[in-house]
Amino acid sequence: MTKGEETRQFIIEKAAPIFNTKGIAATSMSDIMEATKLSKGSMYVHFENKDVLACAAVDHNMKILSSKLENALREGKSAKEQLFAYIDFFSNPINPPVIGGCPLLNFGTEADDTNPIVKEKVNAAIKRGQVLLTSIIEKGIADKEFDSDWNASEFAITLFAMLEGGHLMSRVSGNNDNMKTIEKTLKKIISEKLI
Amino acid sequence: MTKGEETRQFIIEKAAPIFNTKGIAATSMSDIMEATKLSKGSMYVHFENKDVLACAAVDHNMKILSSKLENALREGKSAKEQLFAYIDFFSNPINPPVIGGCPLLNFGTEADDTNPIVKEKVNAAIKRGQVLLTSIIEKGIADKEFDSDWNASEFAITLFAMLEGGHLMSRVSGNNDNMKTIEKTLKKIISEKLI
DNA sequence: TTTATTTATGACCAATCAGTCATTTTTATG
DNA sequence: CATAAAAATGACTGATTGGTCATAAATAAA
Repeated sequence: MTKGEETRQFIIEKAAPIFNTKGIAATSMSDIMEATKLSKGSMYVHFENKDVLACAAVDHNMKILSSKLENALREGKSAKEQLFAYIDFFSNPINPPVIGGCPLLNFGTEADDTNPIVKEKVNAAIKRGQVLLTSIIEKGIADKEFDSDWNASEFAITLFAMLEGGHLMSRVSGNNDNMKTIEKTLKKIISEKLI
Repeated sequence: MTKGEETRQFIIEKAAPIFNTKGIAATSMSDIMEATKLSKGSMYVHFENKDVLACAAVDHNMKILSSKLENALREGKSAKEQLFAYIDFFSNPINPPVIGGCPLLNFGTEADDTNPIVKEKVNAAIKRGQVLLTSIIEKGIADKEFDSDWNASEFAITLFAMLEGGHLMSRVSGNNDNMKTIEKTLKKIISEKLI
């Protein structure tokens, strides 16, 4: 990695949690300058404008999320264990795996009718999450672990929606109570599908 | 209503959809000036600063949401019909009842770690929604319409989370497909609780 | 070590931001 | 109708915004 690539990466890592916490519009280049202790000119050596930096920060936040998630899923041996690990991974919105909370929720709601590029990034990430969840469930069905009548992709949608909705509720209320209920409900549904 | 009160209300009504679409941070006073065709000085006669106007706009968006929802619920006679009406009300995020999409989702995610006042407004609105949903379900149980084993408040949390999560998914994907699945799933769960 | 290239700096720019205020216009009241 | 109060105006302020650029320092290759 050249010096330039190193600095660019360093800026992204410092900027990502700020964008995810404050939002893209509310984050200024001077916020990033302060966090990196770099000069303004240096920022623009590595990013042609704020949008490019914001996009890189969005990507970085989602990458952190997915890599931490992958790590958590690696613990689960059976499909059931993997689904439970997936739920557990999202079960603490007050102390979330990515600083600022779920980037899909944060950037998705900010970008949906203002920033088509970020919107599409979030859309693609959600779709990847759906594919992953569906494949876990289908593997469980193939392994005779789950009821073969279970509609994998429909439950993948339900599970994701519940976790995101629960994330919102917990973040706004300042505690994980609602998320705990979501967690319990999801795990009960999954357990009922066990053969 | 005095002239002043009229103008104040007029500003709120013009500002509300802009704040709900662009977000609080990304909305400028000049955006509101343009929408109202009023001068800057006039804005500050009625609102001491942007935060006060933003709060009034948040309140207005949530009031529109709840009043339209109440209207939709009035159609439902039984508890089951009311729950279905509640779900139907939120089932079209691409063409939502409030311009800009669900204000609870929009303002909740923006405010959760930046604006404690708005955060608390959203929290209170969600709690009111939970109380309403729970009371509908409990009435259904009391009327021997639903299984008495049904945990009303837990399902109220699940339903709300699924609708908000589905809202996000549909807004970001640009179509209502995921929301349709959520709708179907929720209605199936409710139907299974019918006696 | 020399030299060309990359990276970093911070002063500077125009535009925009939220907010103020003296002045004028409109409204309401006696 | 007269007059006091409320409302509306728009020029103005100082701070901040995203972004530029000549210059200097650091790096990398010869």
